[in-house]
Amino acid sequence: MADIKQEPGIAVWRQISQALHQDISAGGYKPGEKIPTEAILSERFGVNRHTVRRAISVLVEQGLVRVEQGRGTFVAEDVVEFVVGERTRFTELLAAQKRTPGTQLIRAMEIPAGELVAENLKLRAGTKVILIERLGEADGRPVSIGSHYFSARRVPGLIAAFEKRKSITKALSDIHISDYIRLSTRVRSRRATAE
Amino acid sequence: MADIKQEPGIAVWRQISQALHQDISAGGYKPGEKIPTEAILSERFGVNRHTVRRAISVLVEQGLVRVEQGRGTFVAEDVVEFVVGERTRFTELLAAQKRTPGTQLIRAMEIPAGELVAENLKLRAGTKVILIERLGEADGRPVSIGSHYFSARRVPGLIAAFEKRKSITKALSDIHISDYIRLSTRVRSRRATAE
DNA sequence: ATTCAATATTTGTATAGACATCTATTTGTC
DNA sequence: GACAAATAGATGTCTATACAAATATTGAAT
Repeated sequence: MADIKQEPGIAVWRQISQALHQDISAGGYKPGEKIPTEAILSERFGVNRHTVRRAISVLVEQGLVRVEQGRGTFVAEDVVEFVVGERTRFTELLAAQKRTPGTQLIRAMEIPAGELVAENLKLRAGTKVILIERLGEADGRPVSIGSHYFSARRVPGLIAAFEKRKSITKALSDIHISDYIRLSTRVRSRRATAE
Repeated sequence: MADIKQEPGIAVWRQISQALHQDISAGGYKPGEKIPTEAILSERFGVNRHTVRRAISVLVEQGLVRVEQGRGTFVAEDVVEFVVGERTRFTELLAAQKRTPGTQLIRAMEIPAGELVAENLKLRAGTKVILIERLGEADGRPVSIGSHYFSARRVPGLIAAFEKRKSITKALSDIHISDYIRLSTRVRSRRATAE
């Protein structure tokens, strides 16, 4: 484990965050595994517990770890196994049949996850999720209304972006959401380019 | 300004964050304008400065405000442009990496339209609609769960396939992936013309 | 052995203080 | 007035302490 120094221009909590990030990426802590407690880490790095918390909060934002009060902090699972019903053999990707549709945002809000939603998204019930209701139309006539639940943790800032854009452009697309996913996982590189 | 209470289950910093969010959204602070300093806010809310900082950090994450060391905290004025710019960039990145998100069908059923659904689809309540629940994933991780209501009458191919057998196989046009790309380009060009 | 209550562990919140870093303003000197 | 230094104002970091809240563990009673 790399030593943490006070001197350089990089804040200590950033260094710790990077160190933990590296440990996780290097496989030191495996997906689903519990990483040391805040107390242990703070002692190991020779810093205050809050400094460790600050560092961990970054990893949470990046979706690298998941914190559960009273239990500990765990490395996020990269591989997710669905539990789909037994008779869902019809599950298959659907062929695209192009129309001339558009989508209209009805509303977007952040709410705690219900039981069904949480189960399907592999989240704990009560976790913040983003609900987006859209109206799909083809040839100017509404044909579908859809409710999408997104894990708030995995698409941070999504709802704010939607609210801001609602007044300007009513059309929006889900491809942007996947962009947000990439954005959250590529925070490091984005920071590099920004600087 | 709403009073901040300690008692309820909502943390104080959340309440402050919401209060500030509301103030900004309501136009109390205009885009680009400087909001009160941490010292003033902490005194005004009767809390410690760190609690205010915690609240503000949320707004920063949401992209609602921008903090500049030594100067102050300002309401974001370039939210739309920034978000769109970031996203278009990542759209290209996404296309380059061919990391198209996939969707999986959870279940599909035909039900009478509820009131809200009927209103949005401009149908009479009770009209048969088709409910499709899908799970969207990116990089193998589930990120969204969506419920789509299709007007049975307006998507004849769908209802035909659905009634032919109980399970949905194909014939459902998953308009999303392909059309979303088109939408994203529309947004992009729109932005270009706007400027 | 099971169950339930008490205890310990672990993360969450809030406070307080000290100093650093960056920016803006004022002051002093020329 | 122009310029530089000193000062003040504002955010950033780190430490320290004390509880609160959620979870896990222990241990005794049945």
